[in-house]
Amino acid sequence: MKRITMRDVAERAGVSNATVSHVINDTRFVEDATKERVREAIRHLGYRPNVAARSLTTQRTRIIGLIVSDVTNTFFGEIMRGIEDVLIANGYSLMLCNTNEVLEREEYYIDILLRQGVDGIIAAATSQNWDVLNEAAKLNIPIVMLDRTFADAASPYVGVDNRHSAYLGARHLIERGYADIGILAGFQRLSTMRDRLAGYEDALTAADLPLREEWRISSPLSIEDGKQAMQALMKQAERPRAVFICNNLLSLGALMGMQELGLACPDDVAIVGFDDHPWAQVSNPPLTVLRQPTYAIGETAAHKVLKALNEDDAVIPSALFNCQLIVRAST
Amino acid sequence: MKRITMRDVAERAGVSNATVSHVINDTRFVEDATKERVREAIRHLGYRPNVAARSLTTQRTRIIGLIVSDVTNTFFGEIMRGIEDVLIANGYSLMLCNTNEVLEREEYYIDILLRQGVDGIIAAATSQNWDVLNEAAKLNIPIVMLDRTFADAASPYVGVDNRHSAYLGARHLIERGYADIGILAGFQRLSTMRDRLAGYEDALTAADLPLREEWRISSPLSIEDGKQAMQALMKQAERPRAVFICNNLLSLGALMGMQELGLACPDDVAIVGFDDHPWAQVSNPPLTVLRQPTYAIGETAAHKVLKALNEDDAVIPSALFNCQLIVRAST
DNA sequence: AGACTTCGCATAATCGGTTGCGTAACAGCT
DNA sequence: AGCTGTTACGCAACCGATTATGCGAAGTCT
Repeated sequence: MKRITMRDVAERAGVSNATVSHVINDTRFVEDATKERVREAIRHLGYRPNVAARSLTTQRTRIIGLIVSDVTNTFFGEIMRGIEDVLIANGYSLMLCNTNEVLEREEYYIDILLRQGVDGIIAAATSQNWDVLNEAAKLNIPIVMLDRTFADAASPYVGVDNRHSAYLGARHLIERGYADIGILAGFQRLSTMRDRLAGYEDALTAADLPLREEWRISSPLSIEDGKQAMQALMKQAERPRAVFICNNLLSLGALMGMQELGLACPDDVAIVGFDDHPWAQVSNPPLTVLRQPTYAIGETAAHKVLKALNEDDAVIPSALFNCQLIVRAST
Repeated sequence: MKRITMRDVAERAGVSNATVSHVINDTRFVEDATKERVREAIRHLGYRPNVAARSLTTQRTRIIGLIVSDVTNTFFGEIMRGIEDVLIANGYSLMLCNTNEVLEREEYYIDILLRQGVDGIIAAATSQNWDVLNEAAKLNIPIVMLDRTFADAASPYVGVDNRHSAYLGARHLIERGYADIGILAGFQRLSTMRDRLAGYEDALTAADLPLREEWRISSPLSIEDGKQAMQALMKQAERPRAVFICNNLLSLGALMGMQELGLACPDDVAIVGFDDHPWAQVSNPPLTVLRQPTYAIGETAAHKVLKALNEDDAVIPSALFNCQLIVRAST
């Protein structure tokens, strides 16, 4: 089955290649009658422009690369939905790259995206410095940092104000009367996690509570790690009466860990988690959490790449959202 | 900043364009010394092949389109991970399309994917017949039906044996001693849901239990719908003592609905859900579920498109997986 | 009426690769 | 030396679109 090209359309409409192109893209005046003949030919032949050919000359692909660290996390799912809705409304497509928080995979994907010739990149990066993303930046490809960033990042960040949000979460525990507060601090490689730890420390310090190092546990971001970390906390001779947990997977793991040890929440230990999750409402107990406006974060990130694309040398500012504290039974 | 092309590499290596191409693709013999010169030039210039140009001549893009109905569902997240791992290992990329179960969006995306020139499509389709996907099939683009299919589907299906799995789930309730068993049957537009309903009916019939129509509630697949449906069931004068729930979002909603009504599970009503979820272990109560081998489903789906791509006119059979019944406290 | 505009469209170069065809250079053989 | 075969690679057409340039016909003006 021969593929239908622009030339076929042109022939049937009795015009030149150029005219067909101009009708499709509305890039110069074409008489109504001619236009209609072209449109008829397109419909009749079922012509579909070849994106590869187009982007070869225009040097633009209308594809945005999205790098996330965990596709299975609903958190990123909701963000993706926001991104996608905006992109689709603007005629862009999404190339999905899931790194599982593995640096080599991120490097690999950056390379792929650049070969693909993506117009922009939205990245929840695993890398902690500019090295990897710089490859893209050197080619003038706009980048938006999603959910995390790092010190020398030359791109706007879109996400929540982690430090302040964590502060609110920890303060909530303090207001509830807890004084012995530990923290599952997650991956300290990530800016996100460092900021949350800082916010927690801010709150304790402001309340004149001591920061006990043995009550601060770092770990990768997985359910199993959350479980281990929580149990490590709980098995200490002197254990905290409340724990601030920096990520939804860790929260889930922590809950499992407590149940396994036969500890009740909040009677034995109270919990505040970061990131809301639909299931957090029906867990035992329902979790008090800091909810991020995920969909809006996604939308905003998408808008920012598009803006960078449409207004060259526009300076794109970062966008800091606030978390909402949702109080449930765990505190 | 001028983009670096193959010609730049050729020049620096003192060879022709063709030779560079052949070195890169290993498509004909090139002397070791020459090869090395070309490689050095590539490295030194930081050359990256332009995918658009390549696919223009080869007529292949090494991109697979993935259509899912809900990116926020961990179920699809895990499948994506499986798909992606296989594709990446074979040098393919993923173009993600999320339809939110909206038919127009699916049509739109199919069109986009065809313009993009994807080599294959993996689809958890919203459409119930061949109309939409046929556009792709006419162009000889291999398609794999993910999670669901329909009667006239001309493509292999990859997913679980829904009818048998549902049968196992319902039988489990019967074995636990429940006789009054209702069902949240989900979207009956989807083959998946129809099959699960059939399996449930098989089990009741085999046990000589009556099928009570008022205990079968269909709805879209969302948390809110699950809640509404469950409450509708519970508010009936004569209500079931156990409910088989055909999807994880519905299960979650059902749980919420019960809690709102002050009903205890399993004391008032027992529940078996379809699809496992990490949080289902810590919900109140932990849920008995049928777990699908999501990652394997994803891997298999990817393997099947690739196989169809590499061996033209190979007949690709469907793959039916089994669910695992995970018994927890809800039954 | 002749010159000058304006209108509406065609021609052809170009993007950056792939690949069928062709050939220079050299070795081996008689 | 002359012929043939092989080795290693170059030439140039082509993929399917975009777009700068140019041109004939119709319209306008003096």
